[in-house]
Order: sequence, then structure tokens, then C-alpha cells
Amino acid sequence: MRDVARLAGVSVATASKALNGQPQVRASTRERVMQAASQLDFSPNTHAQALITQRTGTVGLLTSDLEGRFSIPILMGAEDAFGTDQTSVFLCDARGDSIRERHHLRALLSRRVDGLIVVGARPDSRPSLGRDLPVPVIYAYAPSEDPADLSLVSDNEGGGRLAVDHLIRCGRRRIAHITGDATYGAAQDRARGAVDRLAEEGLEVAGGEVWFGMWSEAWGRGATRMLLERCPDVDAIFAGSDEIARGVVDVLHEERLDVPGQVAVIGYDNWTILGANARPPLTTIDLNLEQLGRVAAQRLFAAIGGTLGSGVEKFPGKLVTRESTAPLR
Amino acid sequence: MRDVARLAGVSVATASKALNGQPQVRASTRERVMQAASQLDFSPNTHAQALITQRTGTVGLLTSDLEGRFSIPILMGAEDAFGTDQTSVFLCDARGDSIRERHHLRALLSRRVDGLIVVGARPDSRPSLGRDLPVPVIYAYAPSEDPADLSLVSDNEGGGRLAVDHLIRCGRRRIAHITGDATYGAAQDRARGAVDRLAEEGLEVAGGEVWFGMWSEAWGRGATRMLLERCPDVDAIFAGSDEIARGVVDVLHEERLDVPGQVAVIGYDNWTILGANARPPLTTIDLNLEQLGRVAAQRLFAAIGGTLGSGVEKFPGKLVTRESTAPLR
DNA sequence: TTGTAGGCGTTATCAG
DNA sequence: CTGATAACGCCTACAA
Repeated sequence: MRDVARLAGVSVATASKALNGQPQVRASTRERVMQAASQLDFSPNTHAQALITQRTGTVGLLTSDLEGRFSIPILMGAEDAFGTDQTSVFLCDARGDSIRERHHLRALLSRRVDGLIVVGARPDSRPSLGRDLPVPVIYAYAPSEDPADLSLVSDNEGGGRLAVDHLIRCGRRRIAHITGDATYGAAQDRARGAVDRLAEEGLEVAGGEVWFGMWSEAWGRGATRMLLERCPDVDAIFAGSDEIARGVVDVLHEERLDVPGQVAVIGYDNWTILGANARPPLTTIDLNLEQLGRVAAQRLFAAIGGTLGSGVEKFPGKLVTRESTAPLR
Repeated sequence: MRDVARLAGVSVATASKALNGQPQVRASTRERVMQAASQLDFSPNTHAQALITQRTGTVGLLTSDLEGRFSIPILMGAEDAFGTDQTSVFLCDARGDSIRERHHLRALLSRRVDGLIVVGARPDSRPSLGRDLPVPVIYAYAPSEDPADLSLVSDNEGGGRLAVDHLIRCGRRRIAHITGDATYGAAQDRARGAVDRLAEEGLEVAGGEVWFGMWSEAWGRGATRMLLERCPDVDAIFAGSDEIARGVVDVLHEERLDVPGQVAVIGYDNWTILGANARPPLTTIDLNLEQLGRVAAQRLFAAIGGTLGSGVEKFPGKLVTRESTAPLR
């Protein structure tokens, strides 16, 4: 910056003020400084700035979600809420290892990040990073076990309702639910939402039970076969994930059942690579993770000075309509 | 650090030396300082360190690969080559927008990253960031257009050979190749590798041509139907991506052809969610992106002082055997 | 409106 | 072996 100042014929202090848009500098002076800066391709050293202002304009995103399936949308939401030139994000993957997580945490604190977003590997509650960290922390996707922390999660119960509601609007009455691992809170919540919505309509889940199993295509296939045996006249299947839904439509095809003519299918997650390529493309519930990321960023930003609040905030999912559902003729 | 020094009863300078493992400090003194530090939960301010050492221990990963399909493995490779506590990575997604890319670049330079890894959206060459950046830059996955830059890419021609070689070893002779968009260099390279390897065996590609089309399941299905019509006795299909491979096995099923009993199928990319869930699970070529990331990190590290070299380095893919290929009985 | 001076938290260079 | 002291690059009272 010394060079810029010299080139503009002012002192370093004035150059700084000019560059930072402080009002107490003559327009012509500012102009000269700006010119000099761009001529020298000057870019301020953020570390020096951080030292003075105690703000780094960086945020840590600590994830355990190997494939980046959930972290990436959250990252992107956060990125555009912060604004490209305001805040940069450190992405760290702990790979499900709590030792590694502590390491990353130390590193991030050493780098004096202004805040932390923690994204768990699965949508169940996870251990808190602790109460007395020097920066605000937001848990996204997977809530913290500690109710004193602030967590932002997707509303799975609402999503389940949404899915079933859509199927009902399509005129379906014999609606089954095939979903993943019963030990996942998300599976339970989605199922509860689905069952509740059915009950409001005076309906029970087709096949007499929710089919819990695994988050895989293979389970989607197996469960569908069992379901068809027990309940051959099912007219809609709500799958707990897009993977499962892929398995479901696969078997429906094998059985020469038309989708959505005879059986409508709806997935969950909006994992585009799976859903949009399916035959037919899958209607699904989008988790709205970008929004989660955006809100996380806003909350973090707002909390820089003050405090963060606590508890678990739920965000509604979003129905994405493709061709695997349609009104009955 | 002042507090640490005080608590240990030494000067700030000595505390610094003790903490940084400098030899010129008595063991007992070091011990006291370390204790004080951990007692106060001290973590050094990296910005102050950066200011003085001119090294930040950060790297920018600039990507345009929305879904993180390619960036994430590269990031992970880089992360573990750097070592968790040595270097942190800024992940920036330019979303295919060159304006946004410039913004991110400015921000990263302002943050004085020690180096840059650029990951393109598709495996064809992309514009260079420029020759006179103040930090070393490595292009990964997608090479730079400027031969003066250093690029690390996956060897698609070799991958094509690898795939066909495997099919030949399985005793297949009538081998077809269905792949994606012909405007992709990767598609051309993989095809060339495949055709060459076939030629070495005195074979031609089954169906008389390589089927270029799109990187989608739908194209995989369509092309397979056409192929079967023209060449019903095909005994192996090399798909240019796992997506395409999914479409291929789908239609083979429809036609009651056993995979791999009658037709072996091999994909490309090792996109686990697609390949491992397929029926049967897909043999495929892994791009080895983690290795790319690791090597990028090492080169960057080595280049901090000196210079980087230039040109395009190719990395071999890796055969991942699952159940969609097997020797002919 | 502009310039001077002090300091942010470290490390490095010297003297002791 | 330890401790002053001067940077590193910038911001910000305060003085001119």
C-alpha cells in the first residue's frame, strides 16, 4: 500500500481511507488513489486487516459428509448469502472421525474464523462441539445434541406430509411407504408425517405397515416385491429416498405396472442424478439445503456482534414434480 | 501469547521459540511454556504468523463443478497430502461464470493463499488464469489452454484401453462402445483408447461404430436398443460413463439378456451411488481423483519456494471390478 | 482534508 | 539459553 500511496502522492493513511470508502477524503484524491491501486494491481492483505479489525471474513464449514451430498448445497447457499467478496469458506471434512474433527476445529480457531457451520453425516443429532467456543457455531442438517446450540434442520415430518398430500391430490387412496433404516430419526419423522396425513384422510398405510429397511436401491426392490404380494392393488408408493425410489420403479417395471398410470411413485432428497434420470423422472421432495445454508450464513453474520439463540429450527421441504406422479384418469 | 509468557514466567520471545520447537531453549522452560499454553487454551493467531513469515498455510480450490462430483475427491486428496494441521483449503465455486471466477480469484489473492488448484467443470481444456499470478497454480481434471501452465489430468485414453483390455481378458470379442457427447475430448480419448486396444487384438468395435450421444441414462438406453438391433450378438459393452452404463444394463434386462452371463458391461467414473447400486453392481474405471488431488498438493508444496514446471501430466485410471463383468464360461 | 503515530499478535535478529 | 526490539501490512484516533 506504501507504493500505492506514493504513486498517488498521498500518505499511507489517506490511501487507506480512500480505498475503504471513508467519507473524509476529497473525491479527486480518492480517484487518484483508486487509479494507483488498480494500476499496481494492489490487493489489501487480509491478514493485516484481520489483525486490526479482529474480523477475518472467513467461515469454517466442518462436515462429515464424505460425498459432499449435503455439504455442497449448504456451502453454496452460504456462499451466496455471504457474497463472494465478503467471506470465504474453509471446507474441512472430518470423515466421521472425531479426532480429525478436533484437529480441524483447532486449525479453524487458530485461523480466527468468524463463525462455524457444522454439517453432520446423517440427519440425526450429533455431539456438540462444546459451549464455550470463541465463535458462533451453527449446526446444519444434523442438529446438535445440546439444546443450547442453534441447529437448522430439514422438516422431515412436514416432508412426509407433503409427499402423501401430493399423492392424495393425485387421487391415490392405497398409499404405501417404503423407507430406510428405522434407526434414523429422519426415517421415523418422514413416516410419522406420512401416516398422520393419511389418517386425516381416514386412510391407513397400504400393506398395513411402513416398510423400514435400508437406504438402498436393493431394499427398494425387495420391499416393493413384498408389498405387491401383500397388496397388489397399491396405487401409490412414497419412497423414503430417491435411491429407494429407483429400486421401486425398477420392480414396478418388471411387473409390467405403469408408472404413474397404475402406481404413482414419489421419492425424497431430490438427488438429481438419480431422480432426473429415472424412467420416468421422479417426483420428489427437495430438502431445500441451499436455503439452510443461506439462513445459516445470515444467522452467523447477525451473530458476529451479539448472540445466536438456540434450539432447533426446521425448514420445510419443497415438492419437485416430475413424471412419476400424475392424477388418476 | 503475552498471557502464556507471563504464566510461564518468560518473555514473549522465549515463549514463541518454545512453542515453535526452536532448539535454543532449555527443556524445562519449554515444558513450562507448553503447560501454560495448554492451560490457557492458547492457539496462535495465524494472521500474525502469516504477516511475518509470508506464508499463510492456505490454498484456494477454485472449481466450476457444481455438484462437487469431481472437486470433492480432489479436495480430499489434497487435504490429506497437506496434513490437517498444516494447510486449510478455501473452496470456491465459480458456477461456470467467469466473472464470478475473477471475483473469487481476487479474494483468494487478497487472502494471500500459498497456491491455487483449479478444477474445471468438464475434462476439456479451459482458459488459463493468466501467467503472472503471484502464486503457483495447478489445473486439475481440466487442463489449462496455456501449455505454460501445469495441468494434472486423468488419462482417458489409457482408461479406454484399460476397460477394453478387461473385457478381452474376460473372453469377450464382440465389444461395443456407447459414450457421451462427441464434443468432449474425454469421450474422444476414451474411444480412441478402446479402439486401439481392440485393433491390437485384431478386432473392430461391435456395431461398426462408436456410439456418441449424451452423458445420460436415456442415451444409454436408446443406444443400446439401436446396438442390439444392428448387432444382436454383442457380448460386451463399454459405456463411457456410469450413467450411460445404467441405461445400458436397464435395456439389457428388458431384453432378457443376462449381465454378465451374455453381455458384460463396464462403466466409467466410479460414481458409487450409481455403480454400486446397479443390478448387477457395475465394474467401472475409477478416475483416481484423490491421487490427482494428492499430487497437486505435493507439487504446490514443492513449488512454494521455486517454480512449478509446466505441461500436462496424465494419471492412469484404475479398474474397479464388480459384478457386471465376468469371464465367459 | 490530510498526515503522524501507535498498535494488532507474531517471529527474527541481535545483545546479553 | 533468554530477552529486548524491530518488523510484517494495515487501520484509526488524533493532530495539523
